[in-house]
Amino acid sequence: METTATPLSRKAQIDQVATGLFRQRGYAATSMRELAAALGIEAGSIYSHIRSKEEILHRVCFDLAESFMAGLRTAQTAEPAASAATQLRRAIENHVRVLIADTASSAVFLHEWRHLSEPAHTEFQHLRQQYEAEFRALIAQGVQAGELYTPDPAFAALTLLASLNWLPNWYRPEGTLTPDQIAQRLTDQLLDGLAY
Amino acid sequence: METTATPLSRKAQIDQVATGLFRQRGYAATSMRELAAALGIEAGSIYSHIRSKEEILHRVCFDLAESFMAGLRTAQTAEPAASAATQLRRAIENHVRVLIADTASSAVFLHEWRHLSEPAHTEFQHLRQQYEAEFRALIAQGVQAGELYTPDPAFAALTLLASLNWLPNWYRPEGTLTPDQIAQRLTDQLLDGLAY
DNA sequence: CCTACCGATCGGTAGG
DNA sequence: CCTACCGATCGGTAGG
Repeated sequence: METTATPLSRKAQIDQVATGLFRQRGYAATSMRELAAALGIEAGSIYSHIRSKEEILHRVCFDLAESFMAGLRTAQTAEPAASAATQLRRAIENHVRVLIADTASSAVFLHEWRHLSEPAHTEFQHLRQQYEAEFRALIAQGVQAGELYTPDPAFAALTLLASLNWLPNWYRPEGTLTPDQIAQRLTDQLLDGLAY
Repeated sequence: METTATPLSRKAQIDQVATGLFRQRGYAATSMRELAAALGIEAGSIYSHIRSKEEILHRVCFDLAESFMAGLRTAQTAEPAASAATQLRRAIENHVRVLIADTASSAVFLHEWRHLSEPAHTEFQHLRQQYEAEFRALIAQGVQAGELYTPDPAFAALTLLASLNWLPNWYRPEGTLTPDQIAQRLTDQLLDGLAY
């Protein structure tokens, strides 16, 4: 997200406020009248800027999917000679960075996508599966190279991503840890474990 | 008022079907008319057995909270002389066992509790915090005893529970792993890490 | 961006 | 357990 000199467009403002409500109360339980009230306008006025409630959800989900995908590609191509374990670390760092950059959008991305109607619902699931497959592949490569150990890379990838994706639930920007330090701790714990 | 012979079975059936719908579509997006259709009756008829939609959610959430709590107490008292690391393993095994016993209820417990109204909403959060605190304490004890290592037991507990709680999203009863084998793998991965 | 309103659907109830 | 219905609220639109 780059910072622009101009203020948020009305549409972007609607997206932002809606994302906060979707996160807090859930997509289905958030009414357009609540959203309008939070924006200080009447419900009907929203539709000058957007076509439907689901359009907002669609934009949030797919914009964030693109951020995750783009970051992962960068992580994989920035150091093509790096070991699989290192590339996995980079992928984790990227994932954490995207989550932290906008925890509200991340929470909606993670939990509210199922309210997308077809064909977006299926398309989103495909993107998600692709992303998981990349993590799985990195872990499998690490195992083959003797850098990682797990009896089941698919299982390991799911567990790893679940740990990372819990971050929007506890992260507070006031905390003392930087995003990179958080990524470091998560990586250390997941790769090295808790056992002494 | 009435003392029928088997009111509980119909009520339990409503709970079960509702839980499946709440899991699949979300609490807010599930209508009582959908639930009625899934039960093969009319919407109004449901209210002979329950008082409100939220009553179902309340029962699912608090029944499962009790299962988790009871299992944790067992895990802690069954082997009082065991090391903290062993007690943590037992607690993980119990958690996995409760999740697997009813993945639909677990998913609702994990994701739909926020739709509880007060005071249940606050009460539920307290129970959840208690449960997390027990895991945190077990990890902290393990660290003090030199059995575990982590720079932040609270952080470690959150990450660990997040990994475990992803299970309802991927677990399939047709799989070849038994609940105890799944618990074993999760414990191994989380305690020993992925690194060789 | 507002007023005024649409048809559809919501959770829930009365009476049988 | 059904029929018939309640008031409230939903997402969205027309016209200005």
